[in-house]
Amino acid sequence: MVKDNELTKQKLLKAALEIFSEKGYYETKVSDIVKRAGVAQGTFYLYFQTKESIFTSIIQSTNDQMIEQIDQIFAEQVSPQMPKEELTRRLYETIYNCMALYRDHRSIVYMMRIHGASQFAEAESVAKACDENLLGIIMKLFRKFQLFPEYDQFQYEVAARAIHGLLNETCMQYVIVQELTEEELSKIVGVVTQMIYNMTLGCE
Amino acid sequence: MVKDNELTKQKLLKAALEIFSEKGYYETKVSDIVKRAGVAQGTFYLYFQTKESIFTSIIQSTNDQMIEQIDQIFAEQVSPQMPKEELTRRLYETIYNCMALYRDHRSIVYMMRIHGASQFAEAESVAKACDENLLGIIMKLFRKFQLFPEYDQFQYEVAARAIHGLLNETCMQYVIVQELTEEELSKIVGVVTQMIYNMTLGCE
Amino acid sequence: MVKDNELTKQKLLKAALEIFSEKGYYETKVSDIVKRAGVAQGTFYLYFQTKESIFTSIIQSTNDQMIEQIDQIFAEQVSPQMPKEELTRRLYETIYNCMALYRDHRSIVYMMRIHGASQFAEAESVAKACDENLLGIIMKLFRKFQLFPEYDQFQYEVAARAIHGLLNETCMQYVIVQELTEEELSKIVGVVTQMIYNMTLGCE
Amino acid sequence: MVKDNELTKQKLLKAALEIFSEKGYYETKVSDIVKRAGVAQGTFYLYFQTKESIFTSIIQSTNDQMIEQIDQIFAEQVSPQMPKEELTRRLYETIYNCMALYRDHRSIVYMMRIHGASQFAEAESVAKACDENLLGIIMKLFRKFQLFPEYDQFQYEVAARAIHGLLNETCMQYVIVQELTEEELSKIVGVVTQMIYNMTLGCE
DNA sequence: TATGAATGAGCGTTCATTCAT
DNA sequence: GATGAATGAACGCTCATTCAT
Repeated sequence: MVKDNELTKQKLLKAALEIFSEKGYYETKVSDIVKRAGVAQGTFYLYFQTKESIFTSIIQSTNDQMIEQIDQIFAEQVSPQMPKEELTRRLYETIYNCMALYRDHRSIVYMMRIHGASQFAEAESVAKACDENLLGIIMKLFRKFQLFPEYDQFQYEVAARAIHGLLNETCMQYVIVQELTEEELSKIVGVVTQMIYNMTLGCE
Repeated sequence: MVKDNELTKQKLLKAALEIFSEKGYYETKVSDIVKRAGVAQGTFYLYFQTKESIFTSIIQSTNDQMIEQIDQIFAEQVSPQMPKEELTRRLYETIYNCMALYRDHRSIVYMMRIHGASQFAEAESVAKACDENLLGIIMKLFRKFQLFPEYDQFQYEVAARAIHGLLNETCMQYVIVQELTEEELSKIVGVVTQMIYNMTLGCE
Repeated sequence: MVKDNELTKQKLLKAALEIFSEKGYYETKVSDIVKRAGVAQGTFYLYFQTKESIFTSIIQSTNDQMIEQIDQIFAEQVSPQMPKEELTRRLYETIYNCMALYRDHRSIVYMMRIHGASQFAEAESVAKACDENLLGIIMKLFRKFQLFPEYDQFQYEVAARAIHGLLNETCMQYVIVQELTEEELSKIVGVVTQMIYNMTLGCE
Repeated sequence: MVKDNELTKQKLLKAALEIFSEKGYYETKVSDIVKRAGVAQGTFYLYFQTKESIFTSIIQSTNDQMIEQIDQIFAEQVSPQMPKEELTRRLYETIYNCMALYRDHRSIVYMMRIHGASQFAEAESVAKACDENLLGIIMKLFRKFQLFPEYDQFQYEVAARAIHGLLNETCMQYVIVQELTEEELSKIVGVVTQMIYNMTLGCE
């Protein structure tokens, strides 16, 4: 049911994603993309208006998917009444799933975060949307668990962002930049879980 | 006592830093830089061999300075025997000083981290050097305080990186991206200090 | 049967040859070439990697042709046993054919010898290859006719080069620099033949 | 009695000659010249209006000297009545002196002939003036010795140019391009003398 | 739909020349 | 006279985009 031209478009998107990931936006030439996709130079412009548009199109669509999947990962209900072991287990699972998700989109995340971010306003805002979404989820959990009741809205945000940064950097360094085994991933998630637990639930 | 040509070089560096920060490496044209510096196109090449070289020269030299200053900030001795209040105070001060340092180099850090990173291998490695230095310092403190004694080397590294990420992201988001008042900065440092304290010393 | 792009390439080669001949390598701008060829600036780089490469490509290919044709001109067998009239006739014909060949490649030879030589190592070596080829042919004839039997190898070479210089300069001055009638060419070849005959066969 | 500024001018001329010889006109930068001369960039323009003008000035003045010296070399009277041995000896000496003269101006001749010729009209005309002078001398000798009495003016010229080419190429190849010992030079002059003798006096 | 030759604006860089000191 | 920092026109080359086929 995939139309012939859909196939060509997919070839272009795949090639573009690969090369953008390898070399970044500016060092990627449209000619590189079409060469790897195996189509003619002109064909590119049947499917994308500009070089910029294929770039934003890639990160846009991936981002939408990832936001959705992250929402699903966090959708599982947790409540302050749960025993700590249960909460820890769920925290672990959630973080694991998140990191696995990033791992599965390694090259696109790499492109978006490492090469793409802030090369255009648009690219930046896409990455930001993803961050803000995750940040919102974290803050909601803060409120649900009434952590740091003395904090005002701004302090809440800072705290949430601290967790986000913690997650983000470990994810980038260990999950995005290299190929990981399951075992390694588990180990990383273990440490990260403990850190986040300590930061939040594990202290009076 | 500044020679005339040093002045021109400084004008170029200043202009370049500003425009690189605003637009990133690729969108910055040499012609933009010289225009803002108020010199002729050719003058640029009296002081810098290429456009790339002014870029790396800026981040290189700033980075060296910052690494040195961070080392100084952390040089103050702390020991596990100190009372917790003293440790907390020092932790707070250290983080404050770090963030203030970054704030004072706002635009250059912005350029390096947001625009520069991974546009060239060299730019990337410079930023990395800075991160690794801080990471090393954190790990040394981990050992000194015998935190997480059950961790192996890799887990130590992950934990240190978690702290680094926490610091880094809050710093980027609040200190680099915008102009902050002292009050706001204090508030942020307060939250971050507490988070790190919780993660490390504040739990059994 | 000539593909469209071959045609463009030919237009560029023709224009380049003309302008290089007129102004030399350095005074010829790529923009001159494309203007005369009636194509856009970028089109040039579809067919040639650099300005230098079109230059060497022109002289290289012409040179190869000319070496081959000179070899053919001299291929006809002559022997010391032939009567002097026959030898003289053949000498005349050979020289005539050589000069006619150069005349037919006038502008390219001009470019190569007058403008091109020693502007690059490569251009120089191409011209040299042609000279050395001719020199080798002359020396072979020396040996066949056992001229100057008292000469050693070096003296042979000098003598051959003397003949080559004689031929070369008359050729350059009369054949390359101007448009010649058949009659003028015959007259020149007549004199040159006699000179060479005198130098070699015509003396005890 | 050499004024201070004359010295500077000489340093510039010497440096320019050297570098022009090594790299040719276009590859020589004014900055190269002043660097080797050990003066400042601006100083150059106190002594020469343009880069082109130092070039033509060098070849002009050297050429004038060489023309004069060649005239002197050929000034010695020869006449058809002299015995052949005497004539041969004088021919030998004349050619020897000529080649030695060129040898002594090796680098300047190299620059003029190999790099300079025909990069500008002016440079070309200087070299030509030298050639034409020698050509005129040769033709005068032709007439004096009534060689080839059946030749018309044009044929005379061709014959003279043939000799000139013979001399010129051997001179360029052996004398200009490399450093020669006296012995080698003698050997070359020996062959060339014989060739020219054969071409002219040595045949009925 | 697909091609790929053609386009041309725009970039980084060079270097002969000028001029304030 | 001497300096050398400053100039700016001009070049070679790139590459996103167009368009006739």
